[in-house]
Amino acid sequence: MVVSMQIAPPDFDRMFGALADHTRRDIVRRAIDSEEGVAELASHYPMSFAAVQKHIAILERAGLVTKQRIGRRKVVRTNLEGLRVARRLLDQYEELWRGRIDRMTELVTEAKEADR
Amino acid sequence: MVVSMQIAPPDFDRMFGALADHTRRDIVRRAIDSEEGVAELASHYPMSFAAVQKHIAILERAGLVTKQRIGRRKVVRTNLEGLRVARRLLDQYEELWRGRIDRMTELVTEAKEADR
DNA sequence: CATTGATACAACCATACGGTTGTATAACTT
DNA sequence: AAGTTATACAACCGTATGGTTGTATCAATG
Repeated sequence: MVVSMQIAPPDFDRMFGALADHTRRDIVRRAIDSEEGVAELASHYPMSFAAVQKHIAILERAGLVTKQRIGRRKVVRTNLEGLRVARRLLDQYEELWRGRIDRMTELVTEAKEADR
Repeated sequence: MVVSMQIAPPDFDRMFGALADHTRRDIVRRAIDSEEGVAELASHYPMSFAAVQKHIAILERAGLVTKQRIGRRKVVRTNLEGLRVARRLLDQYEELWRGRIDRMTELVTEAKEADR
């Protein structure tokens, strides 16, 4: 029996890699407000069932969707938390940028003050 | 001479693909508050100059960094707007999620017999 | 203008990726 | 228990990717 459950650290290579494909992004978008199984999802795309299944597996490994068995289907749902993890990294970069501006401003201010 | 300048529509495949590599993400992070040339950037990574140069070219094509010639160097700078474009897509997904919740609430509130 | 320094680019190699078809497993239906 | 439906997985194929080395361009300097 499982005693401790480790939360995997975010794998950004997998996350962004999973998002770097139009079909997979569309699956993420659809799975936000649908409760479709793998075959139903597959019906939307001009490729084989197996291909879509692989895309879903990639999204699942990236933590962007989850699958839940319901009867003989497996319903695919977008994992909001996964999306947030990816977004937060981009937020952090923008935050770093803001910090850079602040530091530049600070330098200018210090220079001005030192100049009096 | 160029008369009209088209802004390229965001290529999310390229954007997320570019972000799906640890070295490239690190270059983006560094280039936020450094003014390093290609060779200087390359010195931080355990790979050849040419390899880093290719990474930077990929980031540039994805719109995530820009290069500016300064003397004999080319200074690499992170393109904030590129980061924002990527982030906005993730924001949109989260927005869709919010809409889903709203719609669910609406259904419950209006006590409709909808089945989908 | 020849040399040095910084960047670019081409050719090549191994592995990963996106697609295919075919076969196997799991769960309902009769 | 047999048949049907939904999903999973393996093997294969062509192309893209991430790395290498080598050569070419371009700008500053003696």
